[in-house]
Amino acid sequence: MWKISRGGNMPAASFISIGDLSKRTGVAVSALRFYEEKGLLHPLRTSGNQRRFLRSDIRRVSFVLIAQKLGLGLDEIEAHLAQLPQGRNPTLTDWQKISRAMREQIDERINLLTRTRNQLDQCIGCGCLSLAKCQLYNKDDRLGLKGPGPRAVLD
Amino acid sequence: MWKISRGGNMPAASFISIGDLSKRTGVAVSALRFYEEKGLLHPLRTSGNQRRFLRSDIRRVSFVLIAQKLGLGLDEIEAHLAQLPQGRNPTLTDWQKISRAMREQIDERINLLTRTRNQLDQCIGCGCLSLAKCQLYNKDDRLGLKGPGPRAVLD
DNA sequence: ATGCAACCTCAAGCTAAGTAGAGGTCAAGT
DNA sequence: ACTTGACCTCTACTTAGCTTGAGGTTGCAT
Repeated sequence: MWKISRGGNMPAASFISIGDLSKRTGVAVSALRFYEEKGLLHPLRTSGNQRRFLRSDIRRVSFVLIAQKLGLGLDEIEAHLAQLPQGRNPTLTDWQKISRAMREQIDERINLLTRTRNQLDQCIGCGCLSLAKCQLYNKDDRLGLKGPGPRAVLD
Repeated sequence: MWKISRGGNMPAASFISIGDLSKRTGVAVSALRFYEEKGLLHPLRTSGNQRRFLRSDIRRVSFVLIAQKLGLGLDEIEAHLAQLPQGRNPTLTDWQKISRAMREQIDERINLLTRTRNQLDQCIGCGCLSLAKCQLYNKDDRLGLKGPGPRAVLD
């Protein structure tokens, strides 16, 4: 664990405080601390224990926001971010790699949603809506959406 | 508040217990009680305070399950169910009406998801991923998915 | 050198969608 | 009449993704 000292050997502009990161990303300070706790961010510390983020963490947080919009949970997002190189700053290519992987996930999600919607159409048509027979009652057809749903049925 | 008496004037077969409703729908008894609390179900009570559901509640619960699969929250589902007629048993037409309304919601959702995915593609291409300028950073483009996200940004 | 905004940790609270259990009552078959 | 499983309410706990507040420290500008 190395600390950043005031006036240390790194250019000061490379590091930003949690407040600055918050302003840059629009994410609340408390949320950024929470993200660190969840392993999405790995800030350094000053000798006085204050967090210091890299500029590239702005992009990291941006990615989190986008991924959330696409319906991913923080766990999944962390898994994606873990693909980024450890030591060096991520390059465009690095970002493209993980974004492509995510695209597949989101495509799957859209597909499942579309399929379920189409089945709903069928069910309206036949008027059944009685899950016992209906195709909609398919345990494996879980949407990756958040809805926990009744555990007994859907898990 | 009228109670159902044992051997009352209604055909016994019209009413089902919470356990039966649970078996018919696959939804846990505790979840059904929870749904009542949330206003999704409105069972009558026996003189001994036990819940008695209508047979049509089976369909009602089925609808809840389907809507959940499509990513709707219980609040939204309740709003849809409120469209059903109060006194009489809902007809096929009634169900079709609210299902069509729901289809629109879900279509919107799929669209938004698709758009966001496409924008992600763009952002990868340009390498920006810096929400300040990026189209992805659009407060109005909320996916109706569960992800609460950082309130400060998305609300 | 001092003031004060910004930072720190830790604990508690919130919403959604339930589950689990304690302690007590009901109803239906023998 | 009795037994026993199904039912009742109420409280507490769960996960995700945070926010709020208390109480204390840091660091930058004057």
